[in-house]
Amino acid sequence: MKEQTRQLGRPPAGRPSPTLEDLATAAGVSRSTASRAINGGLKVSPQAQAAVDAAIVALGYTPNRAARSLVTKRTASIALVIPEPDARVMMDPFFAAVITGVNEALRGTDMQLVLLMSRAGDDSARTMRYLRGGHVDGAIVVSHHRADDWAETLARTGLPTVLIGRPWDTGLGVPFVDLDNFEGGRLAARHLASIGRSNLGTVAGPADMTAAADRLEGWKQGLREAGLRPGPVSHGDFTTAGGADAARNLLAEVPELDGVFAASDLMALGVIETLRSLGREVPRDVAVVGFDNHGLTAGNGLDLTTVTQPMVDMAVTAGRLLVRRIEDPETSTEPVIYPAELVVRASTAGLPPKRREGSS
Amino acid sequence: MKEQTRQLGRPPAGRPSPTLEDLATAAGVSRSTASRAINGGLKVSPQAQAAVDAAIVALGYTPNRAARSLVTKRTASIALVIPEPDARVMMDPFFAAVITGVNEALRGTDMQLVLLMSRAGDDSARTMRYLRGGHVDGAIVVSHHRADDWAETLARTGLPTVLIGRPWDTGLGVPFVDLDNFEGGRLAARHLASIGRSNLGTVAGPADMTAAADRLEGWKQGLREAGLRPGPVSHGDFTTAGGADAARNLLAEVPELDGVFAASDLMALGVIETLRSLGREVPRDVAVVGFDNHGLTAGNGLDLTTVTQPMVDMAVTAGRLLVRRIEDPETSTEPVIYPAELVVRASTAGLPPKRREGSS
DNA sequence: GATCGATCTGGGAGCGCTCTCATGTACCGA
DNA sequence: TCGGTACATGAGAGCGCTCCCAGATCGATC
Repeated sequence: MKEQTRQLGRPPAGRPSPTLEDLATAAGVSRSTASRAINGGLKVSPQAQAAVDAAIVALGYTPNRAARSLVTKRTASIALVIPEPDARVMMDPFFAAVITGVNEALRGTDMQLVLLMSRAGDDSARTMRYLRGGHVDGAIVVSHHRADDWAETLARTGLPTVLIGRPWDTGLGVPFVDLDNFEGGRLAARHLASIGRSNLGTVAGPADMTAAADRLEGWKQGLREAGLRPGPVSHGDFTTAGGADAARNLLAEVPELDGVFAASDLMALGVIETLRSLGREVPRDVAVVGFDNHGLTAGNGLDLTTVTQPMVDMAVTAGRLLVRRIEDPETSTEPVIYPAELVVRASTAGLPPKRREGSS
Repeated sequence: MKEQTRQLGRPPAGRPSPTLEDLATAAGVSRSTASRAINGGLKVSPQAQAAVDAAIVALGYTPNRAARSLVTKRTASIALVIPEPDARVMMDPFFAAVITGVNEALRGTDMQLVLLMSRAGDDSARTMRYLRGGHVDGAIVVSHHRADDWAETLARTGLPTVLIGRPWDTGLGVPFVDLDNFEGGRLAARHLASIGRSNLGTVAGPADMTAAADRLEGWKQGLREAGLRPGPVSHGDFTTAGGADAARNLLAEVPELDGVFAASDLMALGVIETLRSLGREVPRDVAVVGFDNHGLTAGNGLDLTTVTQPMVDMAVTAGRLLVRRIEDPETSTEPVIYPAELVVRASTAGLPPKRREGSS
């Protein structure tokens, strides 16, 4: 109770850093000129510029961001919103890639990355308040369960926003960066069909995520095109354990399974684990295709055929797009869709299948 | 060139958010009273408090951080400095855990996490300038290469700092959180000895990192205590590929190798990969102990014996410690060392070794 | 030689907040 | 009734910066 009024804490100890006033005095110019010199030097004489530059070095001057942003209304920072429980962030290289990519996009800018990990419920309200509070100039939001309404809410606040991954509602004018997940699923189906597999099943992602839904739709389409029957679908949660469980479901439904498409590499890992533990060999008995192409399967003694998802590149693009939209809100809101590509490796090595069936 | 003077960008569009003045007017009190009500309500009458609270909700008021921090000299944000090339961050769950943990520690605070990933050279100067510029209230620095002098430099600036991982120079008065790496290495050695292995080698981490050095020293000490000869040491870079290469070196030096301690789980994975590709079975021919205990080895069909490193907990502790030090710079700078524990799993299953040798 | 840009400069206001200080109000005991 | 002591309040200054605007300087032009 007694500390209540001190909740903002005491100011830091050390000696105060030089102000613009100090800088101007040291350079022998006015505060205004010093300010101009710092911010790009338009209408500043070469001598004044040089004097200011020298003084900056001499004093070790750094502009006070708070003061600057108080008047410019800009904070020189953007938020990366990761609306997932933390445990998931830990294990999924996807988020690491996103962080890396966004950071990379900010290189050369003076922008900083503020990380907002927001869990369920109340926490997300807090996050939302922070975003609306003008504490950042823009936001990149990752992921999109059907339930969360980030896209919609942010669209209304007018805060420049870029999504990574297609939102359920694309009519909000919020640009997004995504992979062609549909095509990825389709490629997986066609590939498995092309190596002669016909009893195919898929471990899809959570049904409330667009990426998962798109991959599944593409998969079905691919099967249709190859003249194969739809086959069983089991949903996992993108984790290894989830994949392992889902694989058991598939086998229960179709014991003669000879090909599986898992909507993430992690789930593919789980699938392989289950298959092996049940005595099926990969790829001889069952061929497996994953999704993501992060190198995690290296230690597995089996290279995984997978659909590439250039996560870092996508995040870089999202970051750059956001910066552009902050500078110029009129920038196009066209989504950026990366093409999906299949990387064929050992887990679908072209061994002849046990028996052939109608490739139509 | 023409845009030079506009580098700060234009102010955001939308309607301006309510100010404290607006809030005070709406609540029928003065700005001062409104401010007090917001900051803990000491010396504010219940009526005034209630009026302000209501107005906050009604207006959707959020304090302007810039204005606040301009006067308080506090920014309500801390930096997490990760001085590693980004590629490494991507693959190593260690950093994901750190981010998660620090974030967790900030929960309940109004502090935000600013992520500073700084690469070699010039970039680290920029980062340093940012940290000294008073843009954050404190910093958590992950790292520990001998070359970087973060600890020293930051200690001099007076910015509250907490390190994750012991720095080479512990005499700077900068607190750190670390695992008892020495004991971890020692436990690995004693365990391998205890299951009867005697031709032991280790894949150590980079020689310029304290964690790697400590684990190696502990390992040597453990071997001495078990009456075993030192055995070969090969250095890896904490990655799977590095572990795989290092394992080849060990085998070249000691073909009869029957136990390996790898200083990270990722390297242990590489070691196992190499061993298997050369026809050695794990654990029958060679027992393998890892370090970190992150669940990545699950998909491997082999559970890894490893030394636990509660990374998330450690990061939480570091975060809390930093917050405490920001609030009260007099807080103890005692390091926090987590005990190392060995988790025995299948990769060192107690099969009888091929032949016994002096367990002294 | 006077006029007109074009270029550069400094004064000053004000961003939204916190915090000091002086003042106002209520209630105690004398 | 009066001084004293709490507590509650509002006025005002000022944090460090940007940016508007008015003034100064300098050629070039009429």
